Amino acid sequence: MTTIDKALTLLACFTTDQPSQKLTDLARQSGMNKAGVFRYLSGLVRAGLLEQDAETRRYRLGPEVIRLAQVRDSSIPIRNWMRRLLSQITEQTGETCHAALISQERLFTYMVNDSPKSLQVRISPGMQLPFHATASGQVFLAFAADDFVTAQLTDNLPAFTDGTVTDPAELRSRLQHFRKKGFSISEGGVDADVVSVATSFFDANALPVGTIAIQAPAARMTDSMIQSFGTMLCGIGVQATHYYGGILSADFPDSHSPGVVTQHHQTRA
Amino acid sequence: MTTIDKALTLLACFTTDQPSQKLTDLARQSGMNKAGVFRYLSGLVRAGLLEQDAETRRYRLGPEVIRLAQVRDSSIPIRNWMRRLLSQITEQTGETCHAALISQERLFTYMVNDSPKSLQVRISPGMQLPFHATASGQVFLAFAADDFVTAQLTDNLPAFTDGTVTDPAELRSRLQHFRKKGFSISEGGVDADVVSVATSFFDANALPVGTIAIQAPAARMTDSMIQSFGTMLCGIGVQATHYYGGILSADFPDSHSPGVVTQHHQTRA
DNA sequence: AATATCTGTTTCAATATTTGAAACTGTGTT
DNA sequence: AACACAGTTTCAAATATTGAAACAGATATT
Repeated sequence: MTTIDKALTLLACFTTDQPSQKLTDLARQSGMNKAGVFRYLSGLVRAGLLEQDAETRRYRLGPEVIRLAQVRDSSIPIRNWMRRLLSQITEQTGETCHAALISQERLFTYMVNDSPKSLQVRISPGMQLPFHATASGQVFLAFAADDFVTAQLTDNLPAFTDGTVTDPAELRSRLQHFRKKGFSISEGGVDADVVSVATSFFDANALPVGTIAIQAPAARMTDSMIQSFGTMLCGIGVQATHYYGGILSADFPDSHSPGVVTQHHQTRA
Repeated sequence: MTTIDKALTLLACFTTDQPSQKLTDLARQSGMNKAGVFRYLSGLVRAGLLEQDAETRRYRLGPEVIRLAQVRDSSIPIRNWMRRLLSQITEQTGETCHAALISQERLFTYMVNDSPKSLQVRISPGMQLPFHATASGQVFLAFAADDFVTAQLTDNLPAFTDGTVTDPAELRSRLQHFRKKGFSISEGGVDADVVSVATSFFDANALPVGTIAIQAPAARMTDSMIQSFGTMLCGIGVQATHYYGGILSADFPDSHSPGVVTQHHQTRA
């Protein structure tokens, strides 16, 4: 592990749950020496990736990450077409939807389109989505490489509600089902009384790079609505994959033959 | 200069003009050894800050910068109130406006609100704004620390049009004027036939952290419009400073006494 | 008011890492 | 077929990193 790796792993500690951090906590979390962490943080501050609050001495992400994100957006303009796709979803369903992207083996919400209805599901951009407990996470795993799935489905998965499925075997069987359908369904995995439906989109290697999901209060969802949301999302997923310049995973249902689950190649990486 | 510094300076090479880069070019630009640059880039890729195109082998910013930007936005929610302020400006003026932020001694556009009118001024988020040739850059310098101004106003400033002011002495005299007014005016500094008006907003040390600007085709701008845009922007700047949690620079005109240029403290850092 | 206990920051010799020229590999060009 | 050029790997020499411990400043406790 190089010095650069050690310094940059500190960036991963900054999340929406913990957007600012103390030196001591960072040292503890990362298991590294306090003096070293201090030097790394100083370097990250010099580069503008972090900044330090003048009075609290806490570190938070700096303005350079904003600039970098804008530059990335300008070269890979996901933002534009994703906004359109999400608007389309909320227009047709009236429900809140979001897109999530994978980065460093973590799935995080990239864009949220709030439902115009008053009873909304709270979710904000940048949040990390647990793979086992969200529809997004599950449909991602359903199409991910097997090694990755194994790494994620450990024996000590946290339960957020009584309904959270934490058994790896049970989860694997669900993933297989989701892969056949092309979309996932999660009922009360993180928040009780919330139903979520999600699909994936893919890169040039037919591996999933992100997900698109609809979230709604369980109270106003019926099973037939869930199914029709799912098939709709599959169509959106096909479009997203196309815009992204990717190719569909082998057994992802093609939108051109709606209702028919095509299964050309059974083998997967 | 530590290893981390060397690795992270490479990130500064990625701009909207050059969103993807070759290893050899990065080595040349940064003046570092090719082997070293390769190792640095590998580290940045492992951290997700960069990614490498599988076929072209070129490097571009990675998905992690998006996540980090979202996290920063969630803790320092400039985006929300800035969007409102810019909407307000375009609503009242009908012209395109934008906000820019400072990062690593570079001013870059953060948010753009396009005019509904057909004849628009092209500007996109993430672009770097030259200090000497833009209204934003100039009003930033007008309130910046003197050392910083000296560092920027070199003898070899590039001219983008025939109208670009490149003489440091002349620029300094303009900055002084802009500081008194609270806003800057630039006519054809980067694009001929574009007039731009800008103001700054400040951090807790009363140093400028960003700018807000209106840009319009010279054809439809009169001098009285420019002046009224300027006073309006000053009011917006005061609000932005307030939302940001900063305090106004000593001789920034206070919106509560419109028209009157208050000058409590003549001394500045 | 004095003491203890947290922070973040600096120091310094031992040590592990970075360094860079050169060789290597693969791809595309003359 | 030879050449040029990009990215990648190698390896001993040179240099930066390392981490325990001391320091300083702020806040909490006795």
